[in-house]
Amino acid sequence: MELSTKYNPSEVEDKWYAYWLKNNFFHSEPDGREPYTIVIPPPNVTGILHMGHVLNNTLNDVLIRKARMDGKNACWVPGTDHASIATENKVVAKLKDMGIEKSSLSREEFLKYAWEWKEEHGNKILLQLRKLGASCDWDRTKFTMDPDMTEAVINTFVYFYRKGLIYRGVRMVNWDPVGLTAVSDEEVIHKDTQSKFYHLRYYVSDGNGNKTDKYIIVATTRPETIMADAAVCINPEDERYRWLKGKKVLIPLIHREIPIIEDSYVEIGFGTGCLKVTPAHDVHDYEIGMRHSLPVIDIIDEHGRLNEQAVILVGEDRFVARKKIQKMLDEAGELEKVEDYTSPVGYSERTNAVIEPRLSAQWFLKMDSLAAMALDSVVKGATRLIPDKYMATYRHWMENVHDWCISRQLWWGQRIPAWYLPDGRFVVEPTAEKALEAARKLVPDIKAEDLSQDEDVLDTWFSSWLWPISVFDTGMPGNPGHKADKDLSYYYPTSDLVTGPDIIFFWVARMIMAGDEFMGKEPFRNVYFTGIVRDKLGRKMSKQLGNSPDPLDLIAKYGADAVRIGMLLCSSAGNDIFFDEAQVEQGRNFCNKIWNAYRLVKGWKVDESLQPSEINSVAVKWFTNRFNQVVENVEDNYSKFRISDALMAIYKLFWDDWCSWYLECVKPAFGQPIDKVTYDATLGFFDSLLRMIHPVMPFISEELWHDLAPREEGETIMYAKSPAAGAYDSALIDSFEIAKEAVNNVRGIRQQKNISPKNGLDLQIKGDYPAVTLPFLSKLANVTPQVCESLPASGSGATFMVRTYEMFLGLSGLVDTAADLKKAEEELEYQRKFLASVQKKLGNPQFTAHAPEKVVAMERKKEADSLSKIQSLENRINALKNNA
RNA sequence: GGGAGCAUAGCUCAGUCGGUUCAGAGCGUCUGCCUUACAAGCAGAGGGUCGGCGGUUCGAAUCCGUCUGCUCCCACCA
Repeated sequence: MELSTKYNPSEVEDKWYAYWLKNNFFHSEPDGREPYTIVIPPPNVTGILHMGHVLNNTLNDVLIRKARMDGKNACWVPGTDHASIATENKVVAKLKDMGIEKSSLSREEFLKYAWEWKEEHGNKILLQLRKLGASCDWDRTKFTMDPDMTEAVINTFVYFYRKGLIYRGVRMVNWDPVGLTAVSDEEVIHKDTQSKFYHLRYYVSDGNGNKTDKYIIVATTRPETIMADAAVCINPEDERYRWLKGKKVLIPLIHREIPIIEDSYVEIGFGTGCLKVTPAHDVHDYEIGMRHSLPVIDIIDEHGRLNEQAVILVGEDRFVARKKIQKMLDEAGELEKVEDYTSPVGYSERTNAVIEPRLSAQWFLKMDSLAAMALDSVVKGATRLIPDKYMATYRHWMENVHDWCISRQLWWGQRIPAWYLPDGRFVVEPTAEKALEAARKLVPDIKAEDLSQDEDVLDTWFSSWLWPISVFDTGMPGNPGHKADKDLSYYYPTSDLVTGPDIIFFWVARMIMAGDEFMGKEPFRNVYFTGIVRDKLGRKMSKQLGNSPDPLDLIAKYGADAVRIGMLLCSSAGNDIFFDEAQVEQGRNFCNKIWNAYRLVKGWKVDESLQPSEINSVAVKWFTNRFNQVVENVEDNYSKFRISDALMAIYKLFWDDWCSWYLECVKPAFGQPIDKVTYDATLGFFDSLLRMIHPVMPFISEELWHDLAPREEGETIMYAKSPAAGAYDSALIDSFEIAKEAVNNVRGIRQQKNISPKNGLDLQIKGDYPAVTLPFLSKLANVTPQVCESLPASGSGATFMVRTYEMFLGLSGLVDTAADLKKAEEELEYQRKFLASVQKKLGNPQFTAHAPEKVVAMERKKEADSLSKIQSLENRINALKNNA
């Protein structure tokens, strides 16, 4: 191996990824082992890799690699989502660039273009994931519009329809009068817009449709919709309008009579307290209308113009009509006043047209029973949400669920399997052939061409909610096509899901519903919610801001392992991620540290005749214990999905314990060999460390693992075992922590007094200091340590304390007595204050009476230690004063 | 407007059951070092009124109330 002082990831990464693929290491088949399954949150097929994907897939890959090394049959199923809205938008935009309008194409022509686009771009993001080291089972790659996946979706629709949970209903949609399509809520941008608040007079009717002299004032921003009014609504508690109850009023200008209704939706304090109810043109009004059985009068056509129903201003654009009607109202004496008003108005993301709420027929799935099951799944703990703070959100969603509108006015997606007869009736069947059969039962002589399939496609989530099932078997139980596939029974339920909390309802909850419904089992045991990746200023990463680095550039610059580390370092569970390239640098530096530690060890010459020195034996003993302790900690963190904590434990173990302490201990003097026993132990440790590192840094660990010892072709660290937690002696480890502190103190004194590390010094330690660490002190601090009954009260040197041990570093001729005296006096003052606080506590009878014995005993020990320290400080100070 | 969450060092975060010399970690900062693995490094140091106020308790970063500031989700008010 080349031993450059810098680790070069680009040379290494492609080599090992190709090796893994060639040996089919990522592929899983059912066998006797325990399965560990993850399904990828399928990225949009049009997507390109962004930092959110990097976060999500790094976590997925860490979990899957860890499980694989734990001996489980790990299977990570990759794939992409057809994302109807996003993809259709992209295809429409591309066609526009080519000079083709979507409206000029037939459905079939458009879909041909869309599939071409998918074939061209659809795999890009999955190829990018490979650069990150993702160990997906690529043989199992799925796409939500694969023919068999589509079949599953269609069958699911038919299944719920037959169960009576899918129905067709009328609903208010966001209508884009320029694009001539409904758009989803996500595609509506609300902007505060300067408009007017029109106060109109609605005269009370005499009962025969004639004006009386009484009127009420209704405030509205949309006077052009008064012709669609179905009622005027007041709050039942509103004293001001008590007299109005049961009366009827006349719509201005057209003088149609409408009832006064009462509904608590109306706020007494807002506007005039009178709300005109226009069910066809406002979402809330529609709901009020439903509650009060009001007629729906639709006066606006698909282009946003008034239609015949409007009676007046027919054919005028809604905004032109607004201006004209203002004048007409004024002339009729029915306009009280006009105020300036700012209110949020929805605009179409695509055409910037003002969205018109419009009623249209949509398909719905009843959610009550499904949501109840899915809530229960989480409440009873069958699926665990991590962190559990998302429990509240989840519960809120499940308890306030609305029926799911599953139809979309798009072409790219699974077309709704409903066929309409000429008479308006319809049949729901999985195929056109079956639809014809079914239709013939209604109309015996009907022909195929008499049937027309519903134009809408299904919401993309209606396919993704099946994902954990359909990737293994596209025929769900209870559905046609179910094969009782061995893959499904082996891999389902999956183990963990890693995803963002923004889709907890859209995706996670619905997958639980589908799992409960079709499998009788939740689709995963744990759901780990990542945060949203933001830049270091806390802004969401977005193309518009240009604040999102291209992950592939980062990988090229720092290496995939470094990018993974950079991502994981700042990703505590459930918190948003503040991404900063500096963290990737830290990851790269860690790679380099590992690389150089390896260079050091591989450069040692071994002398088989050498016996291990005392320091080497001690170091091996200590590191064995320390390693086991950290393994336990890392395992604990993994089990709690505290991945960044697990990484930090590994990082510190390698950098501090291993490099700064262990290797420095056993490192032979320049040109000297090392004994074989210690060398073999060191290589063994390195092997364990690499295996510990592998899930987070797959490439460098594989590279070094192969060089560390002879490996056969086809061997891989991927299938080596995770280091097993072994027994360890906490007291031994702790005594080395004390020794480290002592070493730090000596080094600090050397720096303060400008004494070279090469200058050997005497160190005297008072009390029952653990002798096992003396060689360690000796080598790392370059001192000759000596444990004694009492420290010299005089003599040149520096005293310091490590926990309860007092130490004296001999510094003949190198001491500044005045400075030492000052330091000792400061320390004495601190100790006296500390003692006083402890004694105050102990002097409080309430404390000694109420606090547990253990706590009181601890305080008494603090008191005794402190008294002892004060005594020797006083001795020291006296001695210094006498000398001076 | 409804719901949820957060506030600890310059930054990002741990802090389990209220009690161990508990106020921590990583990064950054400062100081000294190119010491034969690593300057992408080594050694050392400094840094916090645990958002404010009040309460419970022998004891509060931790529990309760309240205020302030921020974030997210839902609805976006005629």
